[in-house]
Amino acid sequence: MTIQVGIIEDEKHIRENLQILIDGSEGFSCKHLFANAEDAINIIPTLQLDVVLTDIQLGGKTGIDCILELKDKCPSTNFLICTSFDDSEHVFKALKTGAMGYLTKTTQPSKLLDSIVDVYRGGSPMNSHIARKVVSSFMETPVSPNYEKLSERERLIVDLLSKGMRYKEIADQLFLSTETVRTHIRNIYHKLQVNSRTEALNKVFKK
Amino acid sequence: MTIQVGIIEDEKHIRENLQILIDGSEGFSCKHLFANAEDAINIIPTLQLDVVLTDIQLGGKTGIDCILELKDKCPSTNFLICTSFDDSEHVFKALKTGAMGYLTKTTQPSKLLDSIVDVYRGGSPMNSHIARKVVSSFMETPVSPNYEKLSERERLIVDLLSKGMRYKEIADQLFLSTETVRTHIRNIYHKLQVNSRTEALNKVFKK
DNA sequence: AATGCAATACTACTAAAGTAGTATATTCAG
DNA sequence: CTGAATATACTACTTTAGTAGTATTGCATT
Repeated sequence: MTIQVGIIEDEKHIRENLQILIDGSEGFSCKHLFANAEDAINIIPTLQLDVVLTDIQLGGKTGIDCILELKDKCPSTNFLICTSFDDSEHVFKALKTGAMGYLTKTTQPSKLLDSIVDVYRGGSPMNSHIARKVVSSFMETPVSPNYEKLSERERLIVDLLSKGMRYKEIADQLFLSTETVRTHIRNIYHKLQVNSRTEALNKVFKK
Repeated sequence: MTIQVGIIEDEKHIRENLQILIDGSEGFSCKHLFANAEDAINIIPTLQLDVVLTDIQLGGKTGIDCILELKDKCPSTNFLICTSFDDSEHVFKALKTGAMGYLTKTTQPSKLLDSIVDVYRGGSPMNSHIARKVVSSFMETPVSPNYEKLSERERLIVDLLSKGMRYKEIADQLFLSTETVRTHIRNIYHKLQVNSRTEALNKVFKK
């Protein structure tokens, strides 16, 4: 049984070296290379690939775009992100989009092949820092320590801020003057060390 | 700097062997052992532990119950699940509750110590099958149809808006004039039928 | 009793966001 | 080839948000 592998990678020598490694290894076949997202998106649905390695930064569209467009069309294909550096923000986004794991280009050949087998067999190879981000994000997010810093009234106001309400609307809902709302928000921003609504919400609700 | 480790484990010899291994290793200190969930829940909040290893099946309450009760009281403590077999359903649940990683009791001593250091440094040690379950479960966050409505450029700008950046900052980052950013945002708001940043972000990113 | 935090509220100001109309070049599908 | 969508950019204006200083009341802890 041979694992059918595809590669999406804009740099020619990396692409070809990967092919030589993978296609030359027992149990793997790698005949389909793509230098850009557009080609990959057009052709991959016509293939029955088991695993596709993709870079994130390509010429135009990104590897994440590829996954987004391909994951529904190729439900049995596993996408593995293959980045040059530890771009954890993008990797995280890619996993959210549908990638099943990731590896870096500096990964040892044997480890790389292991990862391909791993994802093929239903695993998600990734380093533990990425894993932590993933775990943290899917965890029933209790409450950020920042939320704890706020008083009861302030938390209430933050909740209303998060709905996009204007100061006037918040004031009306809580039977306060707009100026009081303004004062509360000033205090909230000070406690959180921010100076805009969006920053405050990010601090309180994100991770 | 020494990593302070605690152990919750009902089987005496496993508990003590773990202690001998950990406490006897350079850079680790392990003085607090608990044979059941109740003791752990009472005493751990009074300690400043960096990492707590816990079994899932204990006498009465489970290790998951421990994590549930302790995670808020001990925000700086990392919980590591330590199971005898690959009980992936429970492990998964534990991660959802607040565990930061897991290892099995058959793990090699050196690997076990590595995992403790790993979780202490912000990683999430786990095998790739558990990782897959985690990734798959948090992936079920499909991009909202509203995001699809936006052009590539507009999505980029929405991403920057979500970070709380000002128009001027967005303009600088994208090498645009502030007025162009303003126009894009006007168009975004029109497409989404909103009239503020927070409303737009809610439409695009919430569920 | 005194200190401090929480909640309320005001004036006054500046900065940023949002609204509106318009324009031009490019690209892409029909 | 044309029309629609996209990306760029301007003027002009209004509204909302954010900053700063201050003050009063009540409640809780020291």
